[in-house]
Amino acid sequence: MVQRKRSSCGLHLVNPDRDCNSCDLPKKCIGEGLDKEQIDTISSIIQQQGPIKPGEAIFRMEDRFRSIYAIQSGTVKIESALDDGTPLIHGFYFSGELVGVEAVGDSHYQSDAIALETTWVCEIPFERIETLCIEIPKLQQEILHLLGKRIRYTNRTIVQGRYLSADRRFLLFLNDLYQRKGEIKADGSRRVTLPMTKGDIAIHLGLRPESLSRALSKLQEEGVLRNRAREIEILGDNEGLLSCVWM
Amino acid sequence: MVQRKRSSCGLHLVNPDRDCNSCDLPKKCIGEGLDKEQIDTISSIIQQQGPIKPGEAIFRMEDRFRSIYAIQSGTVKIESALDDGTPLIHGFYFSGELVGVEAVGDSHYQSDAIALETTWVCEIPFERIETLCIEIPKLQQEILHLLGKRIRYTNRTIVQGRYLSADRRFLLFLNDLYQRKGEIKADGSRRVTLPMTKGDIAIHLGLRPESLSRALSKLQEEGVLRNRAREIEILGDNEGLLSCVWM
DNA sequence: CGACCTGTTGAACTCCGTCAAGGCGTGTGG
DNA sequence: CCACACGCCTTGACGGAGTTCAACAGGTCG
Repeated sequence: MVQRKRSSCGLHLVNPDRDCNSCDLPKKCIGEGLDKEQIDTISSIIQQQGPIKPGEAIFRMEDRFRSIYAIQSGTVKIESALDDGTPLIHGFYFSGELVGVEAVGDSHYQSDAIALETTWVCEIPFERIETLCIEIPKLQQEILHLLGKRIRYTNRTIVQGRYLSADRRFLLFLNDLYQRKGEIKADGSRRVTLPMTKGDIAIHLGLRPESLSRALSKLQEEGVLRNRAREIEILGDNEGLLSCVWM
Repeated sequence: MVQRKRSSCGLHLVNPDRDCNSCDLPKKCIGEGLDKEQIDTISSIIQQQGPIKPGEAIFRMEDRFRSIYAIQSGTVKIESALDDGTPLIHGFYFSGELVGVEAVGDSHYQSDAIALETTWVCEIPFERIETLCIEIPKLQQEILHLLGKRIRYTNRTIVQGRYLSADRRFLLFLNDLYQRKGEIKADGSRRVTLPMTKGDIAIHLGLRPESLSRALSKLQEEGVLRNRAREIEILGDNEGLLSCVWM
């Protein structure tokens, strides 16, 4: 039996349990709580895209901003670079989450969205969403709240992470990851599968790969987690992760 | 002669040169490019508040989110804390800028907004702005773009700053500060007056006060700037600041 | 005047970055 | 099938940037 925990991180747009076959919207997209007619209107402007293969881009820095994208399946990393070329990973996004919202109000995306696995997305032209918001106040509210949530998410992860040591920074990241896509296995063990490389995680956390590797070894030694190739098993009690972060 | 440079950082809501005595809006508030009637409508829902003395709060973490605030004069720092109590400064905001937008879509503010100088603000009830957005599409667009800009601003300052050394991190901060409130004096010298303590700047940059102090001494020695009590003078050529940041 | 806050400086220590080497899994080509 | 290369990860040794702890200088305010 596999049980999925769901986000308290505010990145999910819709209830993943919602039965989307009963409407014309691709599963896991915007428009939570709207009536049939409104959902039909939204459906008419969005468009499914895929498959996007690992390493391929959904959008790039140079592209003009036109749409935001709801991920239907797969994993996406948002990546840019400093002026001197050092890479910068802003975040990882999964099925049911949105990418591209950072570009709202700008002429171009200012980062690349790269698929880490074979990925399907749902393109949502933003100008038409803005127009629709006039007719559907609830949609306007959803979009506004969405942007607010993204600001708070950055504050809770990257901004707060700055003040933490390497191992705690990773635990903060792991906790978020577990909330969003962690699984409880049949034997009761709590695990997170990593679709990204540990090198990418290191960059995202503002660390060197070597430093992250050492932090992981240390945490494993302390019995906090089990470090596998593409999977982290979380040991200790239920709320143990965050209590480790904050001592 | 004092000349003011203006923001390319996207935090300003309106053109500061706009003649606001000709309308009912307190100077420097939202509603750029709207007609007289629309501005009157907005005016009717906003309310001026002040004076807020140094150390007093505009809002606090515990407060329910109801309004965003446009700063009319003064300086505000946005502050919170990690779970273990270590302070965290998210940013500093000046006359003509907005605070509280991070809370859009949440029930409470999740940070304190503290005045650093005697400050006047303009309260903008957000629920009523949301309603007005239905009638005034241009206003909706302004608010959406505003939130997007805030996300990008955090990306450019805090997120990118993480990857820089202490002195470059400060230069990035100083450059932003100079764009937003720097002055060119009569003798041609370019200066930034600091309304916040250097201790607060250090916290904001994720550094210890001692580390920032050392970085400032180093930069002064190198002839990049002159470090005064409450003022930084920028030496070197016009575009020198950022070129120092990126080598 | 003395208490207090802010900022600066020095010395020892710590954590992370850097450089270098090696292990492991995967894919490819002989 | 094995050899080899390659990417990813880990480990070790070293050095450096920033933290910590402590002392002190300058300014402000009671």
